[in-house]
Amino acid sequence: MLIMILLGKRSYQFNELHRSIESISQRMLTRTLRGLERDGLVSRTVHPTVPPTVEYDLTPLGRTFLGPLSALADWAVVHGPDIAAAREHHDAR
Amino acid sequence: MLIMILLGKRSYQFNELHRSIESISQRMLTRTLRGLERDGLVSRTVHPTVPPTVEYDLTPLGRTFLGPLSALADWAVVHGPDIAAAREHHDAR
DNA sequence: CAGCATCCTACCAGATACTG
DNA sequence: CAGTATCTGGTAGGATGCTG
Repeated sequence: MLIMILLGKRSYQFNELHRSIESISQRMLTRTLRGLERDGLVSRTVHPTVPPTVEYDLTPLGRTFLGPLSALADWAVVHGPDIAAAREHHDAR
Repeated sequence: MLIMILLGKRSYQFNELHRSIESISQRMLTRTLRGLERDGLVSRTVHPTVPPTVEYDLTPLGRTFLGPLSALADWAVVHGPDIAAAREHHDAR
């Protein structure tokens, strides 16, 4: 989700993404990007420069997913605290 | 998601849910329901009858999640085939 | 810069059997 | 009916080191 949301704003390079999402390991970032690419949601463009740069973008299909995604993200922003509260209340008993 | 969508329509009992979602094991159904309950999205009401019946419902908070959820489900219905196609196209090469 | 290869472990979830 | 208990194989993902 974070990757998709970032790419929804602009293109990113690999390490740029990695820096923007510190909590993800390199391995998982690669795997996730490959999965998204495989599913046709993200495009991966290699620029044959030295050193090489790789540009990640949302595909048109990927962009259609931004709607449902922000519906989810907005919900999380509003109701996330409620869930945290429910959990604590549950733990307490 | 399937559980939430079903409970969005009406109350269910445990085995009723299990029958409605054949692909889930009893263990996972229990675990998932406990998680949803813990997060305050689903309520679990035990009716002290013999044999006991347990009623599952969405909480008010759970109901607020139906919007984002159907946004996702609708997207999947429309674009699911696109993803399948992207995968095959990817596998082919 | 943008990864891949390898090793290792903790957790996940299925199968199966049992219970108030 | 509505679960719990136990065992177990499989895998997800972190850590680390290497490469064109």
